Amino acid sequence: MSNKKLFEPENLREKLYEKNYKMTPQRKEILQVFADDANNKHLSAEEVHEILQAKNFDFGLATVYRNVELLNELGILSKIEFGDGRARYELSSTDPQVHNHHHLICLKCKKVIEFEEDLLDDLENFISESADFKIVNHEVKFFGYCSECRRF
Amino acid sequence: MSNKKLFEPENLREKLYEKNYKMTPQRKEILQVFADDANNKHLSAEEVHEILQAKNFDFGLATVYRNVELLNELGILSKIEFGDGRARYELSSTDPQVHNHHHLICLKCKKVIEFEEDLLDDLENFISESADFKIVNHEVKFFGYCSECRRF
DNA sequence: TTTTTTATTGCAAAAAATTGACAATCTATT
DNA sequence: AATAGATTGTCAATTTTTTGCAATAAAAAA
Repeated sequence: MSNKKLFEPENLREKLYEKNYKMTPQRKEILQVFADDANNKHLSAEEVHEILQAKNFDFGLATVYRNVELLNELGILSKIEFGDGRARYELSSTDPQVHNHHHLICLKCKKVIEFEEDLLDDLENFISESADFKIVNHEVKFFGYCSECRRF
Repeated sequence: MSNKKLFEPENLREKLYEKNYKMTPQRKEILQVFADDANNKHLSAEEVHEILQAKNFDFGLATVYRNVELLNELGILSKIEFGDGRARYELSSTDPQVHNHHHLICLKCKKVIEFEEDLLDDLENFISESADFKIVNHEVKFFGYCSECRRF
């Protein structure tokens, strides 16, 4: 159903090159963690660091912090905050036409559900015109109660 | 144009009472800071504390932290995070039918513009059904470029 | 009003997340 | 191989937020 194209790690080098950044093993492996994360968890810098440790890549934590932030600036990752006190990141879609999916956050069990359909085009067009604001991306969270937490 | 009803400080006592919380001068004055903030800034706990200091209310910072979080849980304030590393709060609308407005965040000058129209009903209905998720509120951020930053 | 119960505050210390300084090292280019 | 410049690791420093606890205040009960 949803076939959003994600960033291909092979393209990292050129993407870095464009902005005069250098390719390093650290950057490669950090991105790889996200590419390998099939369940598309929303990883914090610390979690990325732990995963790297488990893969025997002993990079400094500060390096991870610096690079997830860099990848966010390059548009390769998207930073999201769910209110749990730590910034989280996920692979963002490469296609500028395809915006990020939405997040449904259960107020009871704190579960985060992804919702792939976008469906914000009309609203975006309306905002662009009436507020004279050129929209590049969005971040949408819906707070509520998931099916499990509602049955009782 | 937008006449969203905001929480009336007079109703604080009963709202607290419902959940067995007590009315205190600290709570009253913290809420008053938001009610007085005509420009609807998005205040962090620390900023609320500073404003209180300036008004000669010498409350502990931890008390402010505890209470903005409480007011958020009571639905009186809404917590928002703009990615600047601190949680922010604003008065939320009392009417459960009226959801929070949207925020347009300029990627260049970092300005945050409020956009009052909601217009998410269709999307919310669609999500409620297809994801079986009961939506209570939402938080929507649009990233892009404001008119000023686009002229050049 | 006084007593009792229970929640709340203030303080200071702790925790947690993130950033910064800087020498050593690596990358890409010449 | 040499060079210029970016990046890394380490670890200290910051920044934001939370916690423990005794003293205090608010609401309920007497």
